[in-house]
Amino acid sequence: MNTVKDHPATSTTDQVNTQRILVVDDESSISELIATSLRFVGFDVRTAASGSEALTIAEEFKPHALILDVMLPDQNGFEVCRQLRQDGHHVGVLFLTAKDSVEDKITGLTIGGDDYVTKPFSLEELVARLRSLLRRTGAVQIEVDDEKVRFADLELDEATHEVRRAGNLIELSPTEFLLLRYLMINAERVVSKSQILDHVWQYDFRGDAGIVETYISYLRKKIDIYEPALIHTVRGVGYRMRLPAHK
Amino acid sequence: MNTVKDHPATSTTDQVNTQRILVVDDESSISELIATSLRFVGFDVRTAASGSEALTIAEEFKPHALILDVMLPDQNGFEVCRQLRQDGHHVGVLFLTAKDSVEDKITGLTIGGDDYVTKPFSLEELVARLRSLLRRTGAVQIEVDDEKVRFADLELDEATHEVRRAGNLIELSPTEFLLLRYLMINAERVVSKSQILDHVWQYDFRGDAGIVETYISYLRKKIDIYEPALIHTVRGVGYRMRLPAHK
DNA sequence: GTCAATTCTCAGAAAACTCCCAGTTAGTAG
DNA sequence: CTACTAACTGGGAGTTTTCTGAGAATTGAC
Repeated sequence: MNTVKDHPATSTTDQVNTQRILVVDDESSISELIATSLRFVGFDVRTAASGSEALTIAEEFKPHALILDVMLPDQNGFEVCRQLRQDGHHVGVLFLTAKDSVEDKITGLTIGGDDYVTKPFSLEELVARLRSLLRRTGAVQIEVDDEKVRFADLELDEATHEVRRAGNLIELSPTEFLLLRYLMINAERVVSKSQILDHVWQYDFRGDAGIVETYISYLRKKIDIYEPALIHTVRGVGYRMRLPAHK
Repeated sequence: MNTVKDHPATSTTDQVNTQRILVVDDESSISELIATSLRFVGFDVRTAASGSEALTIAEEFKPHALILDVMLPDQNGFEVCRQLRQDGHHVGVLFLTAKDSVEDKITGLTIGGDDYVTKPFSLEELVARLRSLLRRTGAVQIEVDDEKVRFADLELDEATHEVRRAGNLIELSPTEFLLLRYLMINAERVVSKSQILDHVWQYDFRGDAGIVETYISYLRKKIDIYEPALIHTVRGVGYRMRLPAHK
């Protein structure tokens, strides 16, 4: 199937997105969550539940990147990573680490383009980090424009974390930044509050969807003080970022 | 595409960086750490786990420089170095030596324009030393600008270890120097506390990322007493060196 | 050994952010 | 037009992150 063409979270570079990602986590709920999400945005995904399985699959799957839990039943994530590299696989690795493992006393997580994300994460963040990693490690990527997402006169730069509208710098909090990014990537398309909640907030968020309204309100006060307004409410459905002209 | 161009730990001289480095260490975790890191900043890297293997690989790989552990299973690093030179390889060597082996240093250093780094080292330091060595031994290097890193009215001289802002000399401790260097090389881009920790601190540092905050504070009191402030916090993400909002 | 510089830890204060609540506004069905 | 409901937004409590000073531990020079 080809969910790529018309899918929301698809950026300009994605038509060539047949990048292979290997997700390794022993909790199948987590690896399935990630796999589903990544497949949906056009990646070719395989999952493994242990280090040894990961190595076996990597051998023939030849992934462009790994999402690798640091805590695995057989060996730890670093060991898997080391072995992979030793076998000549120069893939980027995005480590998953539990928040409480004291900011992970393990150093070396961000070497060589690698990165890590702490559990619980938000899917938006995970995908953004993965893309950024693929960009840096130069896997396949046709690399159109750098690390910027644009819509109308809005520009969001992932490398500098700067957001500008019509050239004016806009300060955003972390959540506001993620939310705006999600809306921009899905520009023109209506996204529901629960979709937003699922992608932007951490997967264990147990609060009310009303929080989305609050943050939409924050965003409007920062970016839609300029004309024309870009964030539109679709009553009963959700929100949509778009320019006026359209019907 | 050019992954080098926009990479963090990449300096201006990198577009021509196809320099070959041979890393020799019997601990694969160390040689992989170094290899990954060097590959990422654009070097062509091979690894060897023993002296004899190093000699064999050097024969056909013809490295521009070696990173060579002094303590190897078969023979010691100096012996490897001597044999290499005898075979006509005029490569610079960066020795890795354990902290306490003081006398090693003397012997090693007498052999040429070589240098040494003690374990545990920080990647920032290792790469800086390697670059400096390549510069001195004149390997291929197209070497455009001198040994200075600049940003705004800040100037950091790698050769003299002098730092000036608007011409004023600023005294920095070794760690402060490395941190500032890392921030300057990654100017404009946000770097996370863990990235900083992984690159600036020694690879065996087991402490909290809070140390980075402390050093950022030290740096600010030395370089941002001048206007405008250059070190900016990106809450929830990291730090970023930049000039006040352009446009 | 002592002294000075440096590194690192810790903890309180300040600042920024997240989230919920409740009153208000606005859209829509009948 | 009215009643109903969804969405908006200001206020504020509680939490998290960052900053920074003080001091303990370590290192290096002599």
